[in-house]
Amino acid sequence: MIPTFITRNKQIILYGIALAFLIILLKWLELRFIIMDRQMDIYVGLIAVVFTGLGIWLALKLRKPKIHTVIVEKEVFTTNNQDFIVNENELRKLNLSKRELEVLQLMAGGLSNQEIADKLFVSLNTVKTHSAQIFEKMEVKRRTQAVEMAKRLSIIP
Amino acid sequence: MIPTFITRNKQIILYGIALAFLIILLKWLELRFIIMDRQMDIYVGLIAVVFTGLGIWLALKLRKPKIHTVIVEKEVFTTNNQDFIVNENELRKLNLSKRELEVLQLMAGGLSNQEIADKLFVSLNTVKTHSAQIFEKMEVKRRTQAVEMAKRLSIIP
DNA sequence: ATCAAAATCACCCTAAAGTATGACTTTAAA
DNA sequence: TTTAAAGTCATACTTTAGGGTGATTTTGAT
Repeated sequence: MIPTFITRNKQIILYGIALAFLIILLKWLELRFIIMDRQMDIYVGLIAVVFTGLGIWLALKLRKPKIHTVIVEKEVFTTNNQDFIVNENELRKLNLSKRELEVLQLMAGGLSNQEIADKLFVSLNTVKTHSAQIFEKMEVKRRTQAVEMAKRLSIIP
Repeated sequence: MIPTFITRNKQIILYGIALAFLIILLKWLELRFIIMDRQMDIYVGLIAVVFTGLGIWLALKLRKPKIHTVIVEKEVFTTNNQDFIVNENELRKLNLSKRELEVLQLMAGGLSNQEIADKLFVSLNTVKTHSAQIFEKMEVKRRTQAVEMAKRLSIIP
């Protein structure tokens, strides 16, 4: 990221200027007070304090902020769940064949066995066989139960 | 928070110890090299570097991390949509009686007419009469269609 | 008190759904 | 290529669902 780079460079430039200014300040102080043995402690202490402050400022300015990301999961309830996602896991568990799933989907649409047969271009008996297989695999007794279960398991919308 | 307090105090104590150690180091250096005007710069520079480092370390240790809260909207697929809201509007339109709605709800649960009759303590014929009324009012032919429609209209979960 | 709607139940009949079994073909995998 | 699963269809039978009609009782509103 280019803006981040510029920002960081600016900081370094600022630090350089500050450092230069501090050196000048030190030289000035050196000339002002004739440094004696006794005054040495105060001078060194001052330098220590100033540079500690500089270090703190530096660290605060240059360091990338520690971003402690708190992810808050917010539940979004979709009233009209048009973007229905099939629960592939449950679907696999049921072990329904392609044709059986088709029949189940049409069942859920409220179609009769005859209507399903017409739609799939097969005989009524075939649909009955499929539905019998579906009920066995889903461990239900009626088509209404099969549909109810399929919806609950998110196999059909 | 008490642990946070202790932690912060520990840091201050450590800083104090470090500071004391540095002062001792400075005194030792002071005695070691007879500080001359020329050596002064080096000495001061060393102090500046050390205390800048100390300041940086201090800031890094003591500063509270910036907490960046990211709210992520996550779609939650509730298998048991307990917070189901009945579409009173559609329900009124259908003009179903109390009993008819009960039968419809049990139908949606995949129950047979006989099972519904047992659950409501009425005869099978009564359930048939009710269901016939339901189909007429909903303008459907089968119970599967009635259930499908009722779910679509948010009359039942 | 009256009246209509709701709720109850019965009988008969048909349609649809579901069960059981067997057989044949197609398809995909070992 | 063999083999199992899937898909197809049929026949016979049982169960459940649904349609039509009529009747009685309960309930709530005017």
